Amino acid sequence: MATMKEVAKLAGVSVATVSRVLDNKPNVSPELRSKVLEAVKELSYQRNRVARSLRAQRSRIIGLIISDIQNPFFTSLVRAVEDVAYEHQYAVFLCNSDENVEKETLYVDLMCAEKVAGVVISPTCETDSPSQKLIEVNIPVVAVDRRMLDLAVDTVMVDNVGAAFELVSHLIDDGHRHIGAVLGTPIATTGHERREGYLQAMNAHGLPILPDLIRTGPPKETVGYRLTGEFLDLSDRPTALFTGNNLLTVGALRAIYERGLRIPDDIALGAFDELDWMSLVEPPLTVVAQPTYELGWTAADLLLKRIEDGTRPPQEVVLKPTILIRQSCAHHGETSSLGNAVH
Amino acid sequence: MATMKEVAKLAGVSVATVSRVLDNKPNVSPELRSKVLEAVKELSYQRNRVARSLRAQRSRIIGLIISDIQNPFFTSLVRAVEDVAYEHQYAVFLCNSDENVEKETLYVDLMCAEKVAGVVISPTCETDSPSQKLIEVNIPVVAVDRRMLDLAVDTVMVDNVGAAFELVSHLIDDGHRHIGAVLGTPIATTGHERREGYLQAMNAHGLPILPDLIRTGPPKETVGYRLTGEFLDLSDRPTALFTGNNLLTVGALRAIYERGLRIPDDIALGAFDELDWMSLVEPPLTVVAQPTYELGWTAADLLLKRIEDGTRPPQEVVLKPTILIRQSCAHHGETSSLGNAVH
DNA sequence: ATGAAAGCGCTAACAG
DNA sequence: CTGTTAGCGCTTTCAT
Repeated sequence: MATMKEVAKLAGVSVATVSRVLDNKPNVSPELRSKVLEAVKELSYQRNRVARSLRAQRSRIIGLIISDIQNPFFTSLVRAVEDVAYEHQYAVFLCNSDENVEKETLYVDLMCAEKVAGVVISPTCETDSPSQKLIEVNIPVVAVDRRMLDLAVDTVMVDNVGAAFELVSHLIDDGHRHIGAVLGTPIATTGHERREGYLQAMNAHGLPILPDLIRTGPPKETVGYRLTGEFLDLSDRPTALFTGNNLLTVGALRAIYERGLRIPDDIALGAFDELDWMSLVEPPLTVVAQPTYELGWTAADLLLKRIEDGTRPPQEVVLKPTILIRQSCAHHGETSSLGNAVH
Repeated sequence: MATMKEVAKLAGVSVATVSRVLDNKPNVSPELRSKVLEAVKELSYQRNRVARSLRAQRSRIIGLIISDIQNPFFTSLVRAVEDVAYEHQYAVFLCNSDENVEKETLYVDLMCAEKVAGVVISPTCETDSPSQKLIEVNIPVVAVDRRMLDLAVDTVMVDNVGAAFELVSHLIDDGHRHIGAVLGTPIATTGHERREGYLQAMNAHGLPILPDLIRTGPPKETVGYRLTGEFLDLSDRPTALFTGNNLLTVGALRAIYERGLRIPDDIALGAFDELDWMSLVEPPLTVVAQPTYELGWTAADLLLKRIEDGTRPPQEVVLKPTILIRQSCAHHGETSSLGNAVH
């Protein structure tokens, strides 16, 4: 591939002039400009982004650290970040941390070593985050989906407390008093905020909080399966379940189906996170649908703004999820209609 | 962040020695080695990957160009590529081409400008691929899911013809003679190979090929919806449908549900590509499940091998998909049992 | 075994 | 308006 030097030679100018033309700087005579452009075309010259990055001490790359691209929650979030990045000629590094602090640390180090322009991260933990280092070396960070309590960074979240409150309230309005909660560990923001929403809803309706009805664990399918199983095998089984994220929900469904129980007759279900198929299963599930694309888009947008102006004060953006009431949470005691509910 | 020069100074050696130690080169005395290591630790020094890349004319980055990360088919393929990359200390650029040659070209240019070590690509077109340029500038390429006919590159695919043949044969064995095919455009490998499988199956069973029963278009949900609609509105409607990929299938389902038709009684369905929920809907769908993770893993593995040894002859790996027979393709004329089919 | 120095391709400060 | 030049941080000859 041609270098700038070769372009300069062919155009009969200095490399400085070539650089100026490519940057669209004003102080270049029209003649030289067109000569340079011609040479660029002739050699199909492309600037070496690695050299530019070294020189600038910063590469035109955005790091994106999420727990797992295989989790559908992240898939459109990632798409959004890429769309924004593409729009601004940034490339994006995709990194799966697997909710693992060591892996997250390694990726943070990689981001530093690659001198990325900024990183969007869904942090594994709320405190002592590896992202600390990014701040230290002056790489802008925006947290998405989860907070980092001890770091002052831009943050994009949904109103977890409010959405959980509404969902659980809906269950209560449907006549349920005995509602089990299958939640992610409170180490992550989403875990404890959704728990908080559950607690507030129970309190607001004068229902007792039974510690036995709140079970938490790492947000994985296997955990949802296990915790739900515990609930279902209780002599005094809850009449409804609130599951705290999509993975936990899938595990919960497995546990319920496996016991041959019917939703919502044997046990009602209200879940956090919407997946494509949740409206296609029988019965369709009542869920909190998060605006995942907007989450990613907003985060990337905020990051780019901060890259351009590091002095703006950190901002917290809270997006509103949508509650989709479907058949999985029909009135307690009633029987839901069967039939093909696919749309 | 500390530089190598600072480490050298602190350790009282030259930068060359530091570099040697970091590379674990043999010709360094134990004393100097430990001094260097100490200095590295003291300064928590990390090598600047950008500088290394410039020097090496090659960055430790793998480019991954797919059509859309939001398409579940790619999600675990991407995960696999990342897993392999991570294992070997490579970072990965994720690029969505949207089946758009211009966008693909832009991304190819980006890969060149960033001097990536290699790229895994699911090419938009079989010929005149933008990837040509990668070959020219000597960046190793491996094609995944689709072929590039005019480029000699490593390729990882599934046996599309065979799988389509088996699936359509199954439909025929179930008593269907009048089988409509909703396929991706034959520009992409998967499109025409699956078409080929359909043709072979019809031929092998002595059934006539009716041009009217084969409809193709870009592999998008809207297209699946439209083409299926055309089939359903035919006076002589097919008794079964073969859909050529997951997006087309979703569109087909929409068209079928919208008309209030029942699967498989009114129309049977056999689909290419498996999605999580396809076993959860009513009725569960008969599908060809592709080994997506293995596809990505194999591609990344092949790429790494080629990066290390550019002389090995290009290789084609063909993986075998699995056919999952479920209720959406019951015998023609029979009525499937209803009931909750979720597992 | 170790160090000095050239140079990867680019930008920007400086001189003219 | 244009060119010369000094690095950015690293690896790698080439001397010693």
